[in-house]
Amino acid sequence: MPTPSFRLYNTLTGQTDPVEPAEPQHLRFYACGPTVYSYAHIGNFRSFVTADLIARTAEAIGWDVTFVSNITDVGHLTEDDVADAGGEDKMAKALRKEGQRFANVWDLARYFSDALITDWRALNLREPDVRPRATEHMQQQIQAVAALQEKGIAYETEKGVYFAVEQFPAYGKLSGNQAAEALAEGAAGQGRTTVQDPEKRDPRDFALWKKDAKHLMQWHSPWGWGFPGWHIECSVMATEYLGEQIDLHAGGEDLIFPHHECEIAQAESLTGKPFAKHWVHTRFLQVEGEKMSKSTGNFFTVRELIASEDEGGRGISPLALRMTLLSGQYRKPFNFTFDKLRDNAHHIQRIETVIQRVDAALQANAEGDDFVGERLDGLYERALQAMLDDLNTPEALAATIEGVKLLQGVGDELSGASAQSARQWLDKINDLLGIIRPQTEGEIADDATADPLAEKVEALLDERAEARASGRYDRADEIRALLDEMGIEVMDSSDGTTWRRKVSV
RNA sequence: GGUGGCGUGGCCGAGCGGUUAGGCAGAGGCCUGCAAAGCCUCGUACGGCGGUUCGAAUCCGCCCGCCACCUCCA
Repeated sequence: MPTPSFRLYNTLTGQTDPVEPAEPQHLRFYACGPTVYSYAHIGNFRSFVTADLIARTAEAIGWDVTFVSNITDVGHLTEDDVADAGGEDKMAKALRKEGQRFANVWDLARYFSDALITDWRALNLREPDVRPRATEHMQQQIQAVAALQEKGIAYETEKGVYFAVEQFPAYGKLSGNQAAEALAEGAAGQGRTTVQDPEKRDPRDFALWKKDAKHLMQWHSPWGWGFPGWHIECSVMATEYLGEQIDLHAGGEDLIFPHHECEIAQAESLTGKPFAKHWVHTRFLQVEGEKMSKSTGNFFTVRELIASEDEGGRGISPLALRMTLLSGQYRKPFNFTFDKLRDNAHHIQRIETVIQRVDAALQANAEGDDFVGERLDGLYERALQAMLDDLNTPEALAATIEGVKLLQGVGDELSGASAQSARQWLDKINDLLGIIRPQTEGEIADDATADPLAEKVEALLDERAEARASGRYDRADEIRALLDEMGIEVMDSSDGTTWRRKVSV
């Protein structure tokens, strides 16, 4: 079969380009991870989902994938994107906020990076092949800064080491931010109060190393005690695990400038070669029509959405959350709403029903032709083509829902052969989109039987069945109302009554 | 001010020059003791004004509106 073309919008070229790995059929890419000073929120995860989908789509067309996604566990400064890196340390700030909960910033970083990984798995995100931590690559960062200094591209001042943007004429090629004046004005126009380093040669110059012997996380360097600039870690870790030239680099749209612009400047100055060929950026999401930001507090962590209600969460199925995130294409503005979450929770519930039917049909293995395979193949192909076209998740989801409805419509009439096809289709769709089965075992499939309420519910249903059989419908409806209050949905059919938990969004 | 993105039916959301996207909500019907679930049927929209074309949601121009980045943040 001809090699399918995987097209993604490339911020660098401003157009949708085919992804062309340096080594054919082997995609090597890097996705910027979060700074672990709090629980990751749904906005973080929108961009991690994009990276996950890139990996899944590449794998779906038979490519090998080497995927690296970092954890930033160095306490960078709240305003360190400004060249001078003023402001307050993010981790130190978090530590103060968390009070006695953590003994120090290291513990805090460890706790939240563990939490990140837990949430990552809950959302069915593919594990990166390497998940490097900034603190574990300090030598390499120091060496990179020293190398830049040797080349005359970086210079030292009282306060730190800076990258001389003047030495890198291509600076601005990713973001379009070319003019030094504009940059300086932009900052000033926003009423910046950051203390500028008077020794800085150019307002565009950014910090590679900050001298600070009082910083909570500090390392020894040729420039004394201090800590690295924010941008250098990604250049260094990407290069370390993927080579000097990588196929693709992804992140949130806010990273275009300055983070990725600076990464390019550093990496390309060091190697003299183009750093990443393809740059992919995920648009920020909004919540109920408003910008999600920490300052206004209208943001949701994955954790609080998926934790059970007993644990103070909202009990939302991780798959429903994932599907909601997929319901908008990564490059378009996305308005996260609870309406959407509810819709998608229903879809997930329907998928679960279909899975149960298919499993039952596989067991029964009834005679008969495969009368769904061909149509399902077509629907998978449609979903795959959609994903290959700049991760068109809404279209892929539409094809998936059509397939689910097809299987649902066939109902209990599935032949063994049809069930086989259905199972294969579900597995393939799951590999591609990750919305069919949870990665962690047994969370959904056994839900009904493992439910702590099961015994009580069954008892009530038995009583209701008796009431119905003897025509005491008042009592039957009373029981149904009771179950409804317990969050249980009752479904009568010709071959018995089934139940499930209601979607609780 | 600079840079980039977006405006589709009640809502969400595909569409890349000419055949019904799909979903949610809603309406009617089937099923049901009644519900729920499920199934069937029903929607002709494309910010505005010009232009190109036999034909435009789809291409071009202008205008209007929304959003993001250029502070923290994916």
